[in-house]
Amino acid sequence: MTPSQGRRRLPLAERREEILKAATELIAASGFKGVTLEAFAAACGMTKAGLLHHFRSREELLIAVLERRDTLDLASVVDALEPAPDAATARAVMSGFVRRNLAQRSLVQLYTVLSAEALDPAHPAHAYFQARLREGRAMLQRYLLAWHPRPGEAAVDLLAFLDGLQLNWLRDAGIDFLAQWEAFADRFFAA
Amino acid sequence: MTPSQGRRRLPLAERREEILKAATELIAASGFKGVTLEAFAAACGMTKAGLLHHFRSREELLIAVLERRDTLDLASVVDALEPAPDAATARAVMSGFVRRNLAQRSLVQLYTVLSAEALDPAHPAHAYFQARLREGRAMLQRYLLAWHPRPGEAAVDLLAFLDGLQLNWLRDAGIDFLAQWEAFADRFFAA
DNA sequence: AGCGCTATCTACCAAACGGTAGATAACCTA
DNA sequence: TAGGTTATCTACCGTTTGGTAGATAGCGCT
Repeated sequence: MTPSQGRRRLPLAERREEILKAATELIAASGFKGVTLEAFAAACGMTKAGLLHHFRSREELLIAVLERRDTLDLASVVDALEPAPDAATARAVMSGFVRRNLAQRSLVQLYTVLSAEALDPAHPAHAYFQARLREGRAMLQRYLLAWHPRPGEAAVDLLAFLDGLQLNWLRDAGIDFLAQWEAFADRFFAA
Repeated sequence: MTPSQGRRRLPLAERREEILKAATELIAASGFKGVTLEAFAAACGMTKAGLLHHFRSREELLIAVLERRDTLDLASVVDALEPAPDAATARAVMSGFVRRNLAQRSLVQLYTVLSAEALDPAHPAHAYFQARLREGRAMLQRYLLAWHPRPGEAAVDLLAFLDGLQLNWLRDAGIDFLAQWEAFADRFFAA
């Protein structure tokens, strides 16, 4: 166990945040199954045992990572949604969403990798993702209800395209995410 | 190691096929990282050592699974591509592709789960997927070149939508994959 | 300065992992 | 029916894994 010398002691909240940030990066790169407790710990310059003082198990760490991303990400959207939105504002909100994702590649990859991994019903985050994505679609559908002729199908369309574009962008960084999105949105929000 | 009694002996090719089929199902359900050698073996009623007689390592098994899917899947498309196709035949080929995927959920899930897992450069199938998907896009682009104003962007669009739709369909089987595809294709092939 | 709290470490464990070596038994052929 | 081939098994090894127990050291408070 490496950090024999130079013990770094941090206040609880600070260390927790550091761990979660590092864990997010690692999971994004290699999936949850692909990262060991020791790897999580080493990324913060500490040992397994040290990490387990903050999170009682590896699985509890995963859940904390997901909850953190939720609070970070969802909060910034919800407030813009309060007045029943028309097509133009709906598009603006979605574009903002896309732009923010573009700047946070590792978070996008975290969600992509993890949500694919969690297709397995035995995965610790399976239920989380099932609920999360269902809510997401319902919320989007409410957006579209006011003006789109087929809000149900349209919601699936839009989310499918975004998910797929994200996936392909992660595979090939040469793809111009923003341009592809805007072109799609031109068609989508013209209906 | 369970199967102490009732040893089942099969000819080489037959057993190989049985193993690959079972491994495909397992990887589709839990990803490659999520399945152990013993689990692969147990699914065919044999032991680790028995399986390793056919595939020298766990990683070699993964590669064999991917190659098998390629030969099974690609062969049926390539022959329809020979005469430079117009929009209508291109759409027909893609629709056939979608229909076949619909009937083979586990293969779709195999590719989805595995290609997300393989975003990690350290994954044994990383190079495979990178090459495979690049080729796929190039091939599609050749299809579109004859009639579409922006074949490059259109190819990304189409593949992103299909990937994303697959992903969402795997998450929620209630989605009508075929209907969503046809609606998208109506718009796409009208351009 | 000294005391207490607790964040962190060292050392360890049992289970699970991928893989190897050598024994055993099922099938084919003569 | 005997013998050889080889698909499969039993038994084992070294490593890695998630997690625990108890020692140690950094910080805040008086």
